[in-house]
Amino acid sequence: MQVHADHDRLFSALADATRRDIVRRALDGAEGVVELAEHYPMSFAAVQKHVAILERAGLVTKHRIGRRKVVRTNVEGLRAAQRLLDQYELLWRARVDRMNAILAESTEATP
Amino acid sequence: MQVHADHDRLFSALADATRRDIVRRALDGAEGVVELAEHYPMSFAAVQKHVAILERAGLVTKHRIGRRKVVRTNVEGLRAAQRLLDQYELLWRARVDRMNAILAESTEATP
DNA sequence: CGCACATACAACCGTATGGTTGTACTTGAT
DNA sequence: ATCAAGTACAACCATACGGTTGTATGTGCG
Repeated sequence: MQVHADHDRLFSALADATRRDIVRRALDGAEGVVELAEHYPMSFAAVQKHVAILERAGLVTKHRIGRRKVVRTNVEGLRAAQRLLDQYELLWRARVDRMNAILAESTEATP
Repeated sequence: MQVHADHDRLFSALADATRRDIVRRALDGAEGVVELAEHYPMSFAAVQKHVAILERAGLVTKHRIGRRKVVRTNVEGLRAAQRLLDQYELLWRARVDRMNAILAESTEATP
């Protein structure tokens, strides 16, 4: 149940172009919230909220540097999303394999 | 701009536990909307809406079989999400490589 | 044909979301 | 000690979202 909520937060955090761009920019881990905000046509507070959402989703972390707080992407968060998608792919492949096995059986039974 | 909207739809479709479960179930591509709906504690119409959202996101397709419409997961849709996440990973690795190169340079300059 | 089943869609409701402005708390520089 | 930069947070507003019920549409069967 809790796992689902984590995944909800993860994907809904990624479901916004501004937030995805913040994730991309924060891969360098060099900008504070003010600097980030300057890239987007919205208020500083709005960007701050986006960062907070990404933080709660485990996609970025904040680190104090001087009087700024630098935003840095947490690659492990991205990997969590990748793993979930990989699981679907694995289930799908397993099903394809099962079907192939069945098909192989039936064709070898009818020469 | 349009690409962003596609990605928005893709990830926000995945940002709901019920919808993720529908994606999982529809990997088998065997159930119609009514059968799907029976698995969840909500009305048929609600499930129908979820399926519509997944369909618009390109994550499932519907196929008429008899008087039912079978819901089937579109694995290519899942892959689109994977590719996007992979791109972030690639950017991140590129940055790590750049940093390693810089570090190697500076250490070989100070024997 | 006529009925029942599977699906589709519209109207509505409460709550979450993305945005705004305004105020308050730290921290570094002067 | 003071002031400004950087950040945090609360209150508010419009719209989107997840859910409901109710009504239509289309398809198979007797």
